[in-house]
Amino acid sequence: MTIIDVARQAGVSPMTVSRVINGDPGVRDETRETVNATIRALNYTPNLSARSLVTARELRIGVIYANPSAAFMSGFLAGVFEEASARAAQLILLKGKNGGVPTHAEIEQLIGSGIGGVILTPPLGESAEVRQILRAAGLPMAVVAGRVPDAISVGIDDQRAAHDMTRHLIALGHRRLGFIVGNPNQSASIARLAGFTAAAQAAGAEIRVAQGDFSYTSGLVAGEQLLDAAVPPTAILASNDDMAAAVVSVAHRRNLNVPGDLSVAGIDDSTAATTLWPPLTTIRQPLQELAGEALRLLIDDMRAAPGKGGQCIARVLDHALVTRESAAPPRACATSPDAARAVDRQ
Amino acid sequence: MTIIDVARQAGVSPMTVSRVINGDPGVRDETRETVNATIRALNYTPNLSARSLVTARELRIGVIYANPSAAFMSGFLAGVFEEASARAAQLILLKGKNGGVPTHAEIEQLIGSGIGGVILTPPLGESAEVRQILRAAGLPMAVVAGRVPDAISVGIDDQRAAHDMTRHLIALGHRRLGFIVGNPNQSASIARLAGFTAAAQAAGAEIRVAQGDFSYTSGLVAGEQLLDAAVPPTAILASNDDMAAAVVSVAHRRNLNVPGDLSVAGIDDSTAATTLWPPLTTIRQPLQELAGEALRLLIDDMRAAPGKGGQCIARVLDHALVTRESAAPPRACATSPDAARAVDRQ
DNA sequence: CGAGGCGTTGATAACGTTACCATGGAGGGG
DNA sequence: CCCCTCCATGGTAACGTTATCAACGCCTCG
Repeated sequence: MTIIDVARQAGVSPMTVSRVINGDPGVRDETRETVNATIRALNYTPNLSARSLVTARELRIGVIYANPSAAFMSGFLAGVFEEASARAAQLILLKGKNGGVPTHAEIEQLIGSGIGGVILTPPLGESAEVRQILRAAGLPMAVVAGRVPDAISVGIDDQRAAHDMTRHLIALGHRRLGFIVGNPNQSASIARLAGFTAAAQAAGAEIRVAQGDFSYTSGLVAGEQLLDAAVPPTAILASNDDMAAAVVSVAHRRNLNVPGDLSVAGIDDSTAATTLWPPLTTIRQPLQELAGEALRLLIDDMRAAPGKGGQCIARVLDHALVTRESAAPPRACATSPDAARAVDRQ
Repeated sequence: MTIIDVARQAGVSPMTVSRVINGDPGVRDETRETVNATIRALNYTPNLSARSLVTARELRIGVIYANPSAAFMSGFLAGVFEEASARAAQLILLKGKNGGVPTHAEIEQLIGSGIGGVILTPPLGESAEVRQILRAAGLPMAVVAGRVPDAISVGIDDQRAAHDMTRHLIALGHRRLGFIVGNPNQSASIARLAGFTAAAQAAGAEIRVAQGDFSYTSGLVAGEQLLDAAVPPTAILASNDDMAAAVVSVAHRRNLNVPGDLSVAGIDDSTAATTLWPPLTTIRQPLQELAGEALRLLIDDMRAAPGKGGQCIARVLDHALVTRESAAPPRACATSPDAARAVDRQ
C-alpha cells in the first residue's frame, strides 16, 4: 500500500498525492477530494521512513530527564513519544542516575551521539548549567512545564493556576489558608506562590506559608508545620499533588478528617491525585499536550534553522480546575459558602 | 555522514560496512576491525529511516494500556520507547478512557490503522476478551508483567518474588504475617499469594490474608481489615507498592509506628516506594527491561513470521529484594533477629 | 491575436540502506 | 594440474517518499 497505489487508483500522479497529504495549496479542490477519498478508501498511511529519509538528514532528539515524580514522567513520556512517533523523530533518553542531574560527561556524550536538539523536563530545564552546556553545543532546546528566557518553553500559566485554585477555596468559605511552596529553583514555584498570595490577599484571607521542594517527604514536614499553628488553616494548597498527598497523610495521622476538618488541594492532576483517598481537588496540567507541543516546536525549529541554536518561544496552554473530594466548605459553616462568610465577619 | 563515507575511508565497499554493522559473520576479522575503527573515528550512526525503509515493509506496533499506576506506566513507557527508537518501530498508543479498558470499537480502529503487532500492559494482557479480538485479527501480542498461554509474555517470577520477601520478613523475626492480595483477575496476584503462603507455612508463621485489587484505596480497606484482628500481624506484605503505601497510611492513622510497631513491605519498587515515609522495603521489578524485552521479542516475531499470528514465548527476568526502612525486626525483639526467634519460641 | 503569466500537474532524480546475485581468489581433492 | 567449492567482497537495484524543474492549458493584457 504505497503512494503509487493511491495515485493509480485516483488517476493522478504520485506527486499530486504527496501534495495533498502535505497540504500543499497548489492542488485543485476537486483533485484534492478525489485523492482524499481514495486515501480513505485504501486506508493508506504514508511510510514515515521513506518520508524522513528524503526530508530530514536526521531528526535525532535528546530527552534529558531527572524528574522523580513518576506521575509527571508518565504523562510527559506519553506526550513526547506520541509526537516523536508521528514525526518519525528518533529520541535518545538520558536519565540522571538515581533521580539526580546527569553528569557533565553524560551530557557531553549525548551531544556527541549526534543529536540535533534537546528537550528538558523540570527541574533540569531551569538549570542554567545544563542549558549552558547545550547552548555551547549550539543545540536548540525545549523546556516543558517551566519558563526560561533562552529556549522554547511550554507550560501552563502557573500564577493563574494557583490563583484560580485559591479563589476556589475562598469561594468554598475558607478564610485561613495554608500554602506549601515548591522547589525554589523552579520558576513554577515562584509563580504559584505569587498567584496564591495575590488571590488570598485580594480576599483578605489569613495566610501561612511553608517551604517544600515538590517531594512527598517535604510535604510531610511542611504539612506538620502548617498544622502546628495555634489557629491552623482550614484549607491547604500545595504546589503539587505529591505534597498535597503528604498533607492528607499528615491530617489523617492527626485524626483530622479530610475534607471535614481540613480541605486539601494540589496542582498538576497527576495520578497521585486519584490513587488517594479522598481524591484530590487539583488543577489539571495537560502534561501530555505540553510535552507534545514542546517537541513539535522543537522539531519545527530544527527544520527551519538547523544548527542555528534555536529560537525562543514561550507557549502557554490552558489549565483546568478539577473538583474532587478533598476540598469542601469548612465544617463550622458546612451548609453554604454564604454562611461561612457570615461567620467569618463576626 | 553516510555508510558510503565510512566505506571510502575504510577502503571497502558500502556493502561490507553494512555487513559489519549488522554482525554478518562473513567478514574477515581484519576487515571488520578496520571498519569498526573507521565507524568510531567518524562517529557514524546508521540512518534508521533508510534501513527500515529497505528492510521492513512497515513496523507499526500498537500499545494498549489502561494501567492507572503512573509509576508503572512511566517505567513501561521508557522501556518500550527506548527499544522502539533503537529498532525504528513506530508505536501507536491506545489508552482506555479514564483508566478503563478501551472499547471494542477503539481496538478495531487501532487494528484498522495497519499495525503488525500489539503490546499489552496489565490488566489488559490478562483480558481474554481483548486477546480474542487481537487474535482474530491475526496479530502477534506481547504481554508485560503477566503470563498468558497464547502470546509472548515477559515478567518476573512472581511466586518466587513474594516467597523471597516473605522469607525476608520471617528472617527479621516476624511470625504473624498479613498479606494483601492483588486484583484476582491478574495471574500475578495468584502467583504472589502462592509464594507468600508457601514461605509462611514453611516457617510455621501465622498468616492472615485480605483481598485488594492493586489500588491504593483497596489497600486502605484491606489494611484496616488486617489490623482489626484481635492479635494483629507484626508485618504486612502487600502485593504491590501502592497498597503497601496505603497500609502505611492506615498504620499512621492508628498511631502505629512504621516499622517499630508494624513492618510493611511491597512489591514492584515503583516510585511510590520512595516518595513515601518511611521508604518501602520492596521487590524490584525491572519494568523498563521487561518492557524493552517484550518489544524486542515481539519485533523479532513480527519479522520472522509476518502475519502468522505470533509465537508463544515466556521470558522471566530477575527480581531483587530492596531493603529500605519500612521493615525491621518486631519491637518486642528489636535487638536482633536471633533474639526475636528466641522470644517466639517461648 | 499573440505573448506572457499563473495555476495545476507530471517526470525524474535523489535520500541511505540492504537484498540479491556476481565476481575473484584461495584451497583441496581427484 | 585442473576443476570445483567455499569464502570474502563488490556491484546493482530496489524500498517509498519528496524536491526540483518542466510542461501543459487557460486566462489576461497589451
